[in-house]
Amino acid sequence: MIRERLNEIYRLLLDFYGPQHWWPGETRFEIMVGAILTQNTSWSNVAKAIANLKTADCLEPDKLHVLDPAQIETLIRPAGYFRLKAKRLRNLTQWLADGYEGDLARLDAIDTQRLREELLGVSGIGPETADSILLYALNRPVFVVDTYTARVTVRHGLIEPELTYETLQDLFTSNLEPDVQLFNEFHALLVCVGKGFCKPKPRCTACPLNPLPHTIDCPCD
DNA sequence: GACCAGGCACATC
DNA sequence: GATGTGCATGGT
Repeated sequence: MIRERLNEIYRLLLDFYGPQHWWPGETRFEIMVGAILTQNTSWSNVAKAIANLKTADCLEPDKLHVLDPAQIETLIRPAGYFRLKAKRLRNLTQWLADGYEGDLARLDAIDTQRLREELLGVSGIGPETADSILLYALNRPVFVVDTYTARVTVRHGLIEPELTYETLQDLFTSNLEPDVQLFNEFHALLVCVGKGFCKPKPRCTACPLNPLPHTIDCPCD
């Protein structure tokens, strides 16, 4: 039942929006940096910060790691929480330097579960950021849960509102094939509908998910 | 001017 | 363990 519903949601979203080609980013490190910068922040602001980092030619682990913290703060300022995120980026590059000599290719040899635990051990990297890095930067079959995932699945009655990250993640991973491309596209599409139609104060009249039953607090009813 | 945006850590009870 | 709060810019 859940399985069919998830597939239906995926199909409706894919038909409506088309492939999303996520994650926006040219390199694995750029994706990692973006995953931290986009925490509770709109992507348009993140894009400005990333453009600044590119212009300054420091969008590589070693280059960013030796940069003065104040310089990082200035470059990423448009992304908001810039002092906090400068520290978090520093923690990320410290982890890469300590464990992998700043060489991202070395991460390929590490088991996904161990990588996830290591990422969660970096201060400033929580479940969503870790999973975004695993899926989008490192191509591991890990489903990413975020506010949009929660909003859409709760509205469509797939899960109770009182949910934890793990239970929501399990809803997807236990009902879908562990396929990197599927997880990539599905999450991107959920974000897409999340910021298009399924907003906190949404305009749902043309929402691609309207054919499906809505349950909780949904203006489509 | 209020609200929202692809979270997380930490303090307090 | 649950709940509250600080972090900050930029678009709508």
